[in-house]
Amino acid sequence: MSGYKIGELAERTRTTASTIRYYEQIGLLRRPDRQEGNQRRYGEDDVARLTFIRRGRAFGFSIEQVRTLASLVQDRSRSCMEARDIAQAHLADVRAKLRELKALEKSIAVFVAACDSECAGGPGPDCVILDDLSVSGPADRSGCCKAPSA
Amino acid sequence: MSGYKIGELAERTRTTASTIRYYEQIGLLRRPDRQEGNQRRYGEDDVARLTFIRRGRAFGFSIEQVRTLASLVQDRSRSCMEARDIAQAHLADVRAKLRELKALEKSIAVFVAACDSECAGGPGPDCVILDDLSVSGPADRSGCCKAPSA
DNA sequence: CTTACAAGTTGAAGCCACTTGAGGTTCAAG
DNA sequence: CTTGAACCTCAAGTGGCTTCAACTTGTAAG
Repeated sequence: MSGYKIGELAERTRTTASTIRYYEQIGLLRRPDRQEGNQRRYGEDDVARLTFIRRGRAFGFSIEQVRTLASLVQDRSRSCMEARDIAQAHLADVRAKLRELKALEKSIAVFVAACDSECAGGPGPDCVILDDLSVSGPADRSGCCKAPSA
Repeated sequence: MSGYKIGELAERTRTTASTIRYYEQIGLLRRPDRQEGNQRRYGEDDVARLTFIRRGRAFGFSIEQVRTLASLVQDRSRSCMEARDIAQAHLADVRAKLRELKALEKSIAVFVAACDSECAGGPGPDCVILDDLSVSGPADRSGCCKAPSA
């Protein structure tokens, strides 16, 4: 009678029933009580734990990192500074990815802009932009979609 | 006698022999000629194609996107604008990820800073920061590592 | 020539974090 | 009572490789 069904828990934590069953399978969530008809029933503590887990995942922590963080929540005596260390290590990763992604965005934007400006006249048969991806040196975009001179 | 061995090709394109065999298996790279002893031998065109592929992957394009881009290189008659479209769609994805990642970085930085400033006195048994991850509302960090008042 | 060892070969399995599918049971509304 | 949504289990699929096991080939030193 009481408690949330798996779909309700999923809705409350913005995830899916499948994911919840998966977390149970890998031991990240406890096995809940079952109703008469064998359906899982969850309580408020499950909502809290799963919210914690999803929050951590949304923060980009791996399942194992989340597992550690969650265990720190249980064992309060040594939690805060350890959590800080995990988070800080993760922050370094995130910042590295951020730098990479910024460089990537710039490169692609340049690529698109080159296509727009230099190939705007129509699809030439000698577009050099794609060639740039095949060679190792810095790009030389002069001559993209060049007139059939050669 | 002539041509690169798989390890040499790997080195030149900054990848691994395993990855090269994998690309061959999924049909992204052609099956190369074999030497007497059954070892693969590659030429300059293979270096160029694999460089293209790795470049595209480093740009965050999926294998299938790279496959399409590579086929556009072959069929020059309609390449440039199609490549532009793929790149532009991808650019939108990258920018979305970039926004997400920026928000993420800020969140974690705030988390770490809160740990530093509010838990600096030592690991209190009632740290509230970890609780923040378990509830759905906005964080209230007053009382982190609070004195054993209650 | 032998010995050793690096680098190559194959096919299959493992990784992460889920998602999807098949095939069945249970629940709640009309 | 019937319908259809939501639940159940177990297995396999996803992407993009990496790793493993067990073997063969190539190469340099002694």
